Amino acid sequence: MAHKLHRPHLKTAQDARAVRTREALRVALLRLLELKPLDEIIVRDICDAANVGYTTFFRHHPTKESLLDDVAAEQIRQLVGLALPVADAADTRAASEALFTYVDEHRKLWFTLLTGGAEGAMRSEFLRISREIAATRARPGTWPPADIAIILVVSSTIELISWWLRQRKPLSIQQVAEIHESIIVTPVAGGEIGRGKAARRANSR
Amino acid sequence: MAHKLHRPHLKTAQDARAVRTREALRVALLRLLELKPLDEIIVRDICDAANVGYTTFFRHHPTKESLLDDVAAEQIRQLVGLALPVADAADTRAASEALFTYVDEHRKLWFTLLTGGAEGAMRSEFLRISREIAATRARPGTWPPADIAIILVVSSTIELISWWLRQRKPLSIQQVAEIHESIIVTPVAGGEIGRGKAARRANSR
Amino acid sequence: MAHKLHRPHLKTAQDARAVRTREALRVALLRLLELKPLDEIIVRDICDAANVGYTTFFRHHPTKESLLDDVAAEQIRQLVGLALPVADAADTRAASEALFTYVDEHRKLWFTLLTGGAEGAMRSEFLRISREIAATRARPGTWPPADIAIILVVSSTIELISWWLRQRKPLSIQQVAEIHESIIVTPVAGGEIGRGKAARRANSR
Amino acid sequence: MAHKLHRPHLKTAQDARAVRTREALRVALLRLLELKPLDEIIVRDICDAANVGYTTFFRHHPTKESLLDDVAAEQIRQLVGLALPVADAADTRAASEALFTYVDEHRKLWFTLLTGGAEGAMRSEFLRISREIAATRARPGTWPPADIAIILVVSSTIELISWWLRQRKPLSIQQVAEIHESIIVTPVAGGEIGRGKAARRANSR
DNA sequence: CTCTAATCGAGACGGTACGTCGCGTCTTACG
DNA sequence: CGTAAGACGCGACGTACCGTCTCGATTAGAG
Repeated sequence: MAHKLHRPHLKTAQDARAVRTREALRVALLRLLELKPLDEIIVRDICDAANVGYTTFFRHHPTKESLLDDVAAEQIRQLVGLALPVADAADTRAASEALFTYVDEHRKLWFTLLTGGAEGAMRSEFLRISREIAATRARPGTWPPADIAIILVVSSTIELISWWLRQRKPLSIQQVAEIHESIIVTPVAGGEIGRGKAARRANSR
Repeated sequence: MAHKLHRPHLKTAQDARAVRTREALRVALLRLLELKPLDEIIVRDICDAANVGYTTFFRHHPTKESLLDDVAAEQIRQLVGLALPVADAADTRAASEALFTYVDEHRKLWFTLLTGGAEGAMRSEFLRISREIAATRARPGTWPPADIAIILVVSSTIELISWWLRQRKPLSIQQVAEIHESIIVTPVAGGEIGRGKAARRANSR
Repeated sequence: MAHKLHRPHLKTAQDARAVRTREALRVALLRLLELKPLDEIIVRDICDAANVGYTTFFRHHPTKESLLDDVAAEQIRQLVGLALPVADAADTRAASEALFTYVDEHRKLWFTLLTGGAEGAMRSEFLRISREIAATRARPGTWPPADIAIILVVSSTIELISWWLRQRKPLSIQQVAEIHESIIVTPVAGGEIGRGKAARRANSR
Repeated sequence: MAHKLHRPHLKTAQDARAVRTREALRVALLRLLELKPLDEIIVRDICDAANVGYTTFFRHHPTKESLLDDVAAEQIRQLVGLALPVADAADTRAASEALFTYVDEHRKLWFTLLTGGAEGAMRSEFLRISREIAATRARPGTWPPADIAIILVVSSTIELISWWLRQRKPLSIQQVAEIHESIIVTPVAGGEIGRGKAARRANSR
């Protein structure tokens, strides 16, 4: 499983050549993802597009999926940084709007990442990072259980973003944020915060 | 792209041997899915497990994904048949419970399908079928838009089922049904029925 | 070490397709050996020349050297069948002439095999087969020891043939056979047969 | 083909460090040759064994074969210096003994060179040097022709030495020298000197 | 004893060939 | 005479070495 090829050391990360190579690979992958889904992109494509030797690819990433992670992880981390606080922010509506404003500002990138055949990878990376962050603020005994709450919020959020970006005439940021807040966030967060109004509403029926 | 092989597409064949073969393939795939994810299963594996000739596989299915569809489509159709009505049932709680009761009765099968590495394929098949069914009862102008409503309900439902089946000490049917009803169904259906302020605002534009 | 690819069964050897493929590979290798030494021939070359898929090559031979053996073994076996008896034939001169007559009749083939960069492989295959045959008629206690006798006769014979074939104006069969008989065979065989005239000649000095 | 690298070809460099490096490489190669044949030794192996940087290797030798030459050429030249005169020495027996005495004194070295997988390279280097030397003393019209005579003597001598060194219980120097003299040298030199009937016959044509 | 240039190590890189894997097609030998 | 066994072409993969090319760091050995 472990790669036989020389894996770059920490020192390597600073080598100007290696930095250049990695950047070229990232850019190339994003460029290709606009043309076809990830599983139709072959490593050779990426190398050609990046003007990088085939072997060199594997000196940096074991698989093309790994490169995708590299490309996306930082963006995801930023997005999740916005998405998670949403769950416990006082003004959830404002938080949702912040989230979609951010996505809107990187529309091209996120369209590529979420509709370029990389959706599956993005989803799990999203969840992984979300869980990491959530683990730091675990409050046991909440309802619904924290893990399913995260799963539902994250995966629904991804679906919503993905859907929004795919629309020919997309809703305004305010509209989609309202959907997000009222249908995804509040039901979970409301329930989580000691049976908030969402829960009461549910109960009163 | 078009298959050159003489391909009677025996999916429909009534021949006793063909029926036996197809059944063997279905069983074999399910057996293998318990061991490893779909994309680590190779056609040869399935044929060996089914004790069926390699070539024969392609007489029945163009790809292994196609076989998976064959295995799952009917089950999905049944499940969706339970999941969708939930949205417009009067007693949503009872509908949710029916859904999870059904899943519970086919726990093994659904565990395999949703955690056996086939999740991605299942998700899109689910959505496809859901949209098909939903299209027959389209009511334009609803809020949130029908398509995203379906996506959210279906994908969240899948996540919830998948999560539920993965638990070592799963919640009771009642508990998970409550989560489903209160966090997934009601927020969407509630908005749809109640025509809340968000919907009114959307219409007024 | 063992090949993971499906190795052809015994049955395979009879399959018309496999037979055709193997023949094509043999011919292709010989053709290429006329152009360049073995280690400048790449497997892809052979496959292209044989109009055979790259993978298919390995379905028949683990390496190109193995193919060379396959090509040469039969010829070698024939040649050795002539060369070895020479050692114990009564009329060694006639035996030598028979040997070079045979080579002359397959001049092109042997030129390729012995000067086409395959010399090393040929030499060891030669020795291997010679030893095999010689082992069946081992007479212990001979002088010089049988193993070095074989080595000397075989390797000298190869060198002589190789030299002969490389000449622009080669000696006649009779001339080269005389060299073979008088310089290579007689000294060994003469010594071997209880101090024959060669040994006596040597002693008398 | 031409090397782009700044290549001072340090073979001649006097710098103490360069001398040390070259010695380390020589020793390392010989050490490795005792373990595996030359073509299984990779440059990186040699560098590691010599505790020398990979790049540094190429500062001294264009290929590993070149290093082998460096290691062996002088030894070969000495050995050939002994082996060739044998052919025209008056007392051929004494000359043969001198040859094998020399080999015996450098048993380890020659064992490695002739059985360490470098045999092929050694053989051609041997022949090359032998021809060089022989060219200086060419006597046209001899029988058998001088070039094949050299080839046969040299290659047979190598085979004999190689065989001798490989024996668990090697013959005495006298015994192997006798084989050498009676079976390899005399038949060629005898013919050459004696102008036997074969030569006369050849001339008469 | 210092300085300056030769030598070195480390290793990223592009490249070529390798041998493997899995797919889906097509041929053939056998029942 | 149909069918399963499996040979085949294809194309991507990931590895192994090769030989080139920076970079600094060190170390002669000349002044």
